[in-house]
Amino acid sequence: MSAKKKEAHALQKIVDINRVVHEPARLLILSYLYVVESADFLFLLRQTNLTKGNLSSHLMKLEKAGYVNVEKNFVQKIPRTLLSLTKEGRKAFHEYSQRMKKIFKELPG
Amino acid sequence: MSAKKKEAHALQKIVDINRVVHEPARLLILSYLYVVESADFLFLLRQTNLTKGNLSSHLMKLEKAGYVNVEKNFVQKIPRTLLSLTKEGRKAFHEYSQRMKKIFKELPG
DNA sequence: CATACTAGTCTGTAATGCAAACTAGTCTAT
DNA sequence: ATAGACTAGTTTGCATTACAGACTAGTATG
Repeated sequence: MSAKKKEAHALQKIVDINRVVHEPARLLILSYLYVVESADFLFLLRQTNLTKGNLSSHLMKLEKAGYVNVEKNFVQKIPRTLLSLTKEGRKAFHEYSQRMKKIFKELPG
Repeated sequence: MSAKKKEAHALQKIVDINRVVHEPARLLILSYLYVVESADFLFLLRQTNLTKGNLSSHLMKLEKAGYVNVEKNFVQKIPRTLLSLTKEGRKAFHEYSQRMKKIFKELPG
């Protein structure tokens, strides 16, 4: 039961992938935030090539999940939204990344 | 054209992830099919812990994408559905896997 | 003044994932 | 013989999602 059981175990992890992180658009957003620590809406908009509406809704979802901190302020009368990962967001992304690495290491192909 | 433009960051690859493969349930199904080469509906049902309806619809989607071959026959009066990866399915899974490995190698965390 | 730009949010919609209900037939026990 | 349980799936209905375009609100410029 050695090799087969181990394989089955790795694959089973696929089923409880964190879908908040798993969605490509959000994975991209989180990746940027993970690197830069803090970014504004327009930076993410340009980097991700998402539409505003789409980016906005993904950020809202990430905020609701407690992964992203949304901080609104003004820079010389111009509104600015500053995004950053929360501790939970950082943890979730890290765990997702670790899990996926493990899955793909044991996956065929 | 400058060579600078060509430095396609790994993160950019996230945006065109193959969503047919990316969906966890289907990733799981494809993983099993990739290993065993051929499996029946009930085998997949048990291995994946999906509900019948859910498994059925995912298989239909995979079939429609040309990734999975669905072959129905009878084994002593009992209907059986045999699933196997097509060449395209095998290729798609392999490419997805390679791409994800690359992404996660360059990802922080 | 108006036109363009910055910075987003809101709304409508088509697609998706999911499970329960349903279909169709077989096997078993009474 | 027929009720009940099981096999093997498909269909249906629903709630959620992702997405883009329309819209709001304010600023800078000619």
